[in-house]
Amino acid sequence: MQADNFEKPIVTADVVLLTIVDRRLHVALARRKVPPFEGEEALIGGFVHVDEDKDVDETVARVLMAKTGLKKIYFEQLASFAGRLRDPRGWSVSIAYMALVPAVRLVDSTALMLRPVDEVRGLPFDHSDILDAAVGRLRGKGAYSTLPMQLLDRKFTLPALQEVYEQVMGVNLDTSSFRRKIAELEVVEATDEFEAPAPRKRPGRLYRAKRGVLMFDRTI
Amino acid sequence: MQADNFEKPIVTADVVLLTIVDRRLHVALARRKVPPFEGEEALIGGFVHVDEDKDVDETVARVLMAKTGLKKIYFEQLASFAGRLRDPRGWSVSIAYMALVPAVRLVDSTALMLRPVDEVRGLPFDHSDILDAAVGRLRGKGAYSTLPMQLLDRKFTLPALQEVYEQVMGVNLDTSSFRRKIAELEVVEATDEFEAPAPRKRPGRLYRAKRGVLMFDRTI
DNA sequence: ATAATAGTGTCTTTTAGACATTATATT
DNA sequence: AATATAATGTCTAAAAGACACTATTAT
Repeated sequence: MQADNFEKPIVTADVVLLTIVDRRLHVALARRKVPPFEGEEALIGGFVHVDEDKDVDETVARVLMAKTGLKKIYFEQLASFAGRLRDPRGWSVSIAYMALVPAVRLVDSTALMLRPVDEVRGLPFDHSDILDAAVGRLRGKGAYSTLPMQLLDRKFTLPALQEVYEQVMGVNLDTSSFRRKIAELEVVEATDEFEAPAPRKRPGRLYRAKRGVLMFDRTI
Repeated sequence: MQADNFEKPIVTADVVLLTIVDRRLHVALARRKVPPFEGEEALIGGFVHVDEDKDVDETVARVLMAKTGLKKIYFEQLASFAGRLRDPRGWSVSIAYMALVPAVRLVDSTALMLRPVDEVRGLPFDHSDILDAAVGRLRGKGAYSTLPMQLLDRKFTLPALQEVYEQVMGVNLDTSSFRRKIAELEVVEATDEFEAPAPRKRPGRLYRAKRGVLMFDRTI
């Protein structure tokens, strides 16, 4: 039994790049320049280059760099989508990733279209399923982790943090309880800075995420 | 840009088949009959057959049938492990699955070796990483779901259920609290049967899992 | 002073943990 | 009756939710 005896599937990496714009979760789509589905908006992604990429994380980093110009975007593997019918070119494997980025970092990514996730319909391939999986992962894991902090800039106010959690979880949170939790979990540290002044508003203190993405054993 | 321009990786499905024997979590390993790592114990798995399998779930079902003789084993996708160095045959993708089965169903699987998960060392390829991922998933998700019920036979007593949760979570649970939770969550239904009599012991009532695997928003 | 949001304090309700007690089977 | 485990009840402690209140900034 040799590997060469088997016809090999096509292997791609597809990335669900999520961000928050105007208090709503958006996904970054790119118009396809080549068939199949040429001209349609789709998730960003590309073939695994076995000569160039030593693993799929390198494929993903390469894809993100090509589409956004950014290094060091947070991403994690979601799941793989594989089968005979999902790609007209033949039996294929898509190793799907979720990436999170604060919208401010995407200002120069003119090639990308940001679409509200709940308005996106009819993506090519099984990209709608992949998008659903990413949103599901963020909603599910978000409530138990600091994952949503990846959608905020490096420094942020607690009201901004609360709002991101509310967006991700789809519920309103009580300010007092939310702050109690954040304090107990010790996931942020206060800076001595405050947000930029706005008309008729008290500026909030700026905080910074402590370490990487942390998991809790309870909901926020 | 055509698919054919790229050299394609090898694609396999590897399955971490877990069960509980003597109150301890075990993994099913098979001795490899072909190179590489011929003669060593490894996770069960095999190549994706693009002509035969319409998706990877079919690959996994085929692998489980071949190694255990069983259909309808619970399994779920874990993650994919991919890269240039994990397989000496070249750039490869392993789509890893976790499967859970009650030990009683494995009585005839003579080709499989059941090893306690915390005693297994030095598996070939990156199978140790894959095993760790499966055990981590079971421990993590187990506390928030009915996943551990898949390790029990169709009918089971509440003390047996509690013990499986204790094994999976690695802690002792208070009987009263555990039963309160199970009752609140309404995840099992009582039968009118009782377990087989044992010396000097009151037999426990038999219960049955209600639907498939359910998630909670709290720990058991 | 007023508007607006940031941030805190306190009471209530819910949930979880500890642990004693009762129940029922076998020998 | 004795033993062993199944099953339940009750009290305490901790966590979460509701909501009023205070603080600080810009106008």
